[in-house]
Amino acid sequence: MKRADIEAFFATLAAANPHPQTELEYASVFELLTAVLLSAQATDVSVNKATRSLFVLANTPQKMLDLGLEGLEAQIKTIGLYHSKARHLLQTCQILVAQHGGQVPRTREALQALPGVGRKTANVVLNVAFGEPTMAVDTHIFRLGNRTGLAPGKTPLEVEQQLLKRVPAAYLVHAHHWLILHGRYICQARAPHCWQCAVASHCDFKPKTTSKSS
DNA sequence: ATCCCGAGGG
DNA sequence: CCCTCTGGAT
Repeated sequence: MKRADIEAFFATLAAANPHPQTELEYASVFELLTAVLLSAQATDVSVNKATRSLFVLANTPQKMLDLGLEGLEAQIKTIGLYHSKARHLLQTCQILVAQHGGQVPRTREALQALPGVGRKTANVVLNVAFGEPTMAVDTHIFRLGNRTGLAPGKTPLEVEQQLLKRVPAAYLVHAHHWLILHGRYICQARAPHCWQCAVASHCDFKPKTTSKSS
């Protein structure tokens, strides 16, 4: 895509959704970190369903530790991948208590040192909680980047670096959410809504079916 | 059968 | 590089 097309794309996304935000529900940075950690290969809807009751029982690292492994697993079982997520979350809580005074650290290095927290989760926390212009590349942004040619990288890291270069600076802080929402509701994996996509005319991707025709 | 705001381990 | 982890929705 040409620079002017990219500019126009983000202008459209910004106009349609001036204040984009995550669809994960959270009331603190710790809850945000927890929700994002739990969201791997799961839908936001299923994560929210579980965390609404989980956060009543445990909304701090210490309370999460008090809940215990089996108690936590029971709360997040419906999300999927629950054995490793429960184990990682408790290990993370131990580190938060022991090394960070019960707070969520603000640097990429400290975040990615937490079990269950990789580059993508760290990017989300840095962006959503601390306002940094990071680009968390999840399945939606990866797919959208490749389909449209906006960021045709072969790995999430490559796509992230391409987006950080190509997204106009003025749109960088919110670009993560605009792209994720576009990927989730328009450039979706199955039957994308190309007829309501702002960059369809600049996009080479031709789906076999769209939800309009089928 | 495929997909969902991935990360860790081999 | 590959594989595994997992329930729920479509």
